Amino acid sequence: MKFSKIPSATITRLSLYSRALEELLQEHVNIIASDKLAQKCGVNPAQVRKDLAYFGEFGVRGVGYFVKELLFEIKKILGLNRRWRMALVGIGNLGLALVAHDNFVKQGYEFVAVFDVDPKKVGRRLPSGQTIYHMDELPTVVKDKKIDIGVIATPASQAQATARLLIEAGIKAILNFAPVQIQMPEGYIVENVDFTVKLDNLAYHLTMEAV
Amino acid sequence: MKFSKIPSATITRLSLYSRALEELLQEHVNIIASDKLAQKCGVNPAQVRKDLAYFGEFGVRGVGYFVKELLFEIKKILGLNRRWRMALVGIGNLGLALVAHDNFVKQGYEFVAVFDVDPKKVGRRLPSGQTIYHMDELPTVVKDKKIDIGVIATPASQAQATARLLIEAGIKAILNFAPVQIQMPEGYIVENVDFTVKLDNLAYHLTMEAV
DNA sequence: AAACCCTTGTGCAAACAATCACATAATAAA
DNA sequence: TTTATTATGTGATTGTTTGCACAAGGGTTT
Repeated sequence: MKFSKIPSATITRLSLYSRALEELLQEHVNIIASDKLAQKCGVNPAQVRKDLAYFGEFGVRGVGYFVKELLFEIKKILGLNRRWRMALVGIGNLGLALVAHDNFVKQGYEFVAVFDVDPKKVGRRLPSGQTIYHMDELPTVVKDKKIDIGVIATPASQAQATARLLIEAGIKAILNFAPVQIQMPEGYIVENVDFTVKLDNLAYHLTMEAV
Repeated sequence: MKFSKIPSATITRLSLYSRALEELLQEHVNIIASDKLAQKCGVNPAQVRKDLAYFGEFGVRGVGYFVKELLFEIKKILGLNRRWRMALVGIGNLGLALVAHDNFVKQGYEFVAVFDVDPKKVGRRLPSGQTIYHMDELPTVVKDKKIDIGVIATPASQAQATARLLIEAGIKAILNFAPVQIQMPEGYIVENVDFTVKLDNLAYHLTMEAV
């Protein structure tokens, strides 16, 4: 792409803007100012404008941004103008909750394959439609089904091995729910969803507060 | 506590260090150098030392850090040397997965009350032992059970109202799983666990990569 | 007790990120 | 057509975070 040095925090905020705009669209709001959008997302108005300025001039001076148009542009930037095919590894409580989560589909993400090692689970059909494959089938299934993103919901102890499998099968991006830091080779990305780290943050602040 | 400005990223990393040290302790490793610890957590060695230096001198020059001792100190800093009482609001797929998640308990976090609005769910007993209360009971139950942390797993549309309820009941810290930005009054904290934002990050990077 | 490791703790510089403040441009009113 | 009004886009500024490089100091060996 053109100028590659976009702050990663900007990307995260674009995602928030996109969500806020989606909401505004529902409410039939046509035009929004950086002010209002910023407030909705809990950031500074100048930040909104600067974030957007990295990618172009989407607003009209003296007016604001056209909700529909801006949403379209942001989605294009983030790559949300297409569907993303995901594989889930690990059908525990969390895994089940994830495949059942309808928010993903709404956003263009769908689980097209799910894997586990438990023989009691393999072969079963989930309410959401997917049949559970054994991990051994991962390499071929991932290739056949053209998976874009791997989602790890295994126990921590198996997360790194799972990541390696996914990568060897050609997957470039991983969403990791296991509470470990996964080592990735150059050029591959992992994003961690880490409940306990967030809780620890809360615990820390509560502890400070009290002193 | 000393009011020196601790970067919030430092707190997040302390949480990672704590987890890594816990693992090392299991493996009966007694001493660890900032080098190794950094590698395990995917950060710079100087960063580890600097993070720790905010809170004291825990290492021995020429040697490293005593795993057990450092873990103890970090846990004390984060406030993990006690139990934290949590309330969960919203018993959907995700909520169920969260109460069943044994990692929380291991870390000292426990769900001592769960709430929902669905009359079909209220009164039922969960496998993990909690009885589901109706939301109307939230104010009194939260006070009676001395809840420290509120966890929101409701649909996005109800998240803000839920947060307000929790705050009015005296809760200072919220972990939010709903995909909205929750507005909090001064002095209260919210941490967001946001799957789709993370996925959007992956989608963005995959999209860039391809160009 | 001196010389030699080794790894911590930290001053400083560089990179990165957020915010301010205003010139700029579009629209509407006079 | 001119003026007033409004909100964007952005250069300048301030603030924060990271990483380097090395002095400081504990441990070990001779």
